[in-house]
Amino acid sequence: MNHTRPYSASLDRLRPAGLRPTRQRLALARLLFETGDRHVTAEQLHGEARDAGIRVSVATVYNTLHQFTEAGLLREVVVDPGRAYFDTNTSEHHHFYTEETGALEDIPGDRVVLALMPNTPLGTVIDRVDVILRLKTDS
Amino acid sequence: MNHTRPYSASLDRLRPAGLRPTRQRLALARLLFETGDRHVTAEQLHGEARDAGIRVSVATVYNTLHQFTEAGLLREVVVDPGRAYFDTNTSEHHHFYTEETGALEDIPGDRVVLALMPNTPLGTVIDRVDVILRLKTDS
DNA sequence: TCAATAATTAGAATGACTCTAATAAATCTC
DNA sequence: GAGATTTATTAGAGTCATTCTAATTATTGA
Ligand SMILES: [Mn+2]
Ligand SMILES: [Mn+2]
Ligand SMILES: [Zn+2]
Ligand SMILES: [Zn+2]
Repeated sequence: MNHTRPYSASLDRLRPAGLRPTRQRLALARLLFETGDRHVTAEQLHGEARDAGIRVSVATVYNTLHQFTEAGLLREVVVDPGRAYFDTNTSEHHHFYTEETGALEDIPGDRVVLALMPNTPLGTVIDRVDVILRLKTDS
Repeated sequence: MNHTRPYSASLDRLRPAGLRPTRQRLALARLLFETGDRHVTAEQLHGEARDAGIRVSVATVYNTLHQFTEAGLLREVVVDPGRAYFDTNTSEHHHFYTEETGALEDIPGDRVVLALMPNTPLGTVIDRVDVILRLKTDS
């Protein structure tokens, strides 16, 4: 079914962002958004594309991840110095991160409540609040 | 005064960590700990050492930062993918980070209260809680 | 003082990411 | 739809922070 518009969901994401629906962007969008919420690195996504028979360069994977992030389709999660994770869940939520394994897992926004927000330095305003619960395997 | 033991404070930090008090480690410890709480990158610290006339290699700066971190004298702050910050303030506290400027500033632990800690995944335990308030300059 | 151990070093290597400038694809105009 | 215009993709080189290697040097403790 829906044989004539196999990419329509992805198309509808790209159009409002002013991004031309190229073969590469459509394919990456499907990998990213058609399997529920996920966290990926550029290297992982490039590997998945290759495995799926999609030819796309690393440069394009990086370009696309950044463009999607600017368009609000993705969000970047900073947990490891030296490696960027991209998150398909753009709703307010936080993260568990296990350094040993690299596992990154969501914490729903309503499971963490922050109180007593401090005043921000002069001339600045809060852009985002990141809460990372760093885990270790128990001994 | 105290002319005969100019490095005693730093010495006392290294000894319990089982780190030999070498010229390089003592000098870096002074740069790190004798000017109040601070956040530094390896590159910054290496530059300060050079400016102070201390000859020390980048490799040693990295080694020392990691050894001090393992010894609990420093703590690593992850705010930027691609650059590691080291924090001389090891007490419980959180951070403001302004990506535009790279400014990293402390928030005292008691100014942020976290409630409703979620259950951790099986086999893991919370090692640390990082709260980062990401700032932007206001428009 | 000497042997044993640990630390430092220069420079090469790595890994993630970005840039360049040439090619190709998508869109716009008619 | 053809051609012009704009935007995207690409291979490969370049960058930057960080780590590794293996040779030299310093510290320790007998
Ligand atoms: Mn890492
Ligand atoms: Mn950055
Ligand atoms: Zn997430
Ligand atoms: Zn701090």
